[in-house]
Amino acid sequence: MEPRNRNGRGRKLGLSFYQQSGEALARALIGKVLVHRVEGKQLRGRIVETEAYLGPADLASHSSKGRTKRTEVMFGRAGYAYVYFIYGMYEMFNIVAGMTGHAHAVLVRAAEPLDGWDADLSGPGKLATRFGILRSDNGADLTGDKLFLLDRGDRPEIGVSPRIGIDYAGEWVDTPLRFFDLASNAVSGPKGRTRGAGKTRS
DNA sequence: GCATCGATGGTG
DNA sequence: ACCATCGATGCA
Repeated sequence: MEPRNRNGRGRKLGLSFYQQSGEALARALIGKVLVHRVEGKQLRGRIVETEAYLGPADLASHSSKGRTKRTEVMFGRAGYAYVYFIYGMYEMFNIVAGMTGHAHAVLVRAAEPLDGWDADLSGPGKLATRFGILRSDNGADLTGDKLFLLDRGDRPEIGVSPRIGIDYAGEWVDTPLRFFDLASNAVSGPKGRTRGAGKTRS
């Protein structure tokens, strides 16, 4: 018989999945499927790149600036979305991880579109925009049925590197908290294969 | 292919 | 003033 929540396309992940450290969750997210139901449609993508942010001690984390209106959701229970606006243009989609109060979170940086969806999801700004994830989704509950994750049983081979774009983070700049699917060509940045349409010829 | 730069507005 | 980014531009 089918497990409950079996969708034919994977099993929906529940609260306990999110209640692991940011580092463990960031690694576990590679290969999972992000689903966003909006306006009668369903957008789905397979996550291939993430970064962990480990709370106030982590100088790269927004939570290191303290508990503010912006960072409040990170200090709450795991499994909520932390969505923030940056560079005057982009939304960033994160998932709150770990124990309540620890303010761990995982930035979802890249995914492969599914179901024939033709979209470039290689980069956190592009991913959030194309998934239709907005600041108004800050605090959304991923154990709900609008924005959530599926486990298909994928076991991708995972690469690790320092995080991108955090040169201000002191001793944390080189900490290897970025995770990615070694076999995916949708990974952004270093180690990723942003391979174009194959124009290697002259 | 790689380095540099400007857009654009919330945040502390 | 800075920023968990991106696309355009210039040059090789």
